[in-house]
Amino acid sequence: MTQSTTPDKASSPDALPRQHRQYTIGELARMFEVTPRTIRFYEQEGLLAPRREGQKRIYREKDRVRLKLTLRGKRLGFSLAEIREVVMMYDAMPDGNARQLQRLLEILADKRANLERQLEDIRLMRMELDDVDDRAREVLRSLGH
Amino acid sequence: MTQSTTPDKASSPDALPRQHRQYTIGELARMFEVTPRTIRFYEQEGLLAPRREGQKRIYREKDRVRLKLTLRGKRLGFSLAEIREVVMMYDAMPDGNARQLQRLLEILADKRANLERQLEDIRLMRMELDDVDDRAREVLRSLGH
DNA sequence: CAAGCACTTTACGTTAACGTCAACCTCGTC
DNA sequence: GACGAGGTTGACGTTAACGTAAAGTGCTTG
Repeated sequence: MTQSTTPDKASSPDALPRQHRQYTIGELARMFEVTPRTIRFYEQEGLLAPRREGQKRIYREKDRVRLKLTLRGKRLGFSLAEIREVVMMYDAMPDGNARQLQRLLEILADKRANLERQLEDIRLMRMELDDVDDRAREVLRSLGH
Repeated sequence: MTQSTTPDKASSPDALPRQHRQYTIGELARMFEVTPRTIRFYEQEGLLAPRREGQKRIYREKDRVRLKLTLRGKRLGFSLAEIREVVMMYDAMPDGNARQLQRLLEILADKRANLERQLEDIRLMRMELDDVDDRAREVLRSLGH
């Protein structure tokens, strides 16, 4: 989590219909402000599976969405393994057996519990930030001006 | 983030007045379900500064609160360095000069922006979990109950 | 007093998530 | 045909956040 207050460089990841576009690794990298290395790494970890055109990787809508979800998961502190767990099961769903699906439901419940906890954490953290903020301003004011 | 749906073992970190208690490293560790090693590591990283009684570390209320805040920060994906940044500046506040305080305010704003972003991420993530959940149940049903 | 338990320091090991080369293709173009 | 801008595969390096094992200290308890 080294993201500073960066507003939004590069051609923002979500824009218009976007239809059936294809992307090179560099394009995707700029869109999401990550390095190509990162994207290749995610592929190696089983989170992406772009098609090839000769040697080059060709990314399509599906891949872009996956990358987006992956990065969102990361911002929420999920590990790549956890993210893959959901993403892969999601793909395996259509022909999944009952046990697999039950397992998926469990995982989902777990993630959701996690999110709820984070919401509470955010609430508390906010209050503390407010508190510190108040004190800091107070001291500043008492410092003349 | 390997926390499962663990309800709350050990003597929960927050209970009553708690007044002026002191804690050993082991007690604190059980309270928050971390290892003593973790607590020592946080100290080494400048996040805690317990007093000593001979060789042993003695933790007081202040330390317990700090540990609590630290772990909360971690659950939100902050690095120990980021957490220290705020915690230490908070302590240096009373006699802080204007520049330091301004810097602190900036950092706070940054963290807050981060939290807001996470709120949005959680919202989106929730929707997606709901979606996957729905589909899974659908498939399950179509599998002959 | 030996045993056990909780604590201590020191130091090396481990895992995740990339960064950083090096060495190589493959275009379009000057 | 040299060249620069992208792309590719290794393979090794790095950082954060601990884990783990070794070896020692100090109390209290049978």
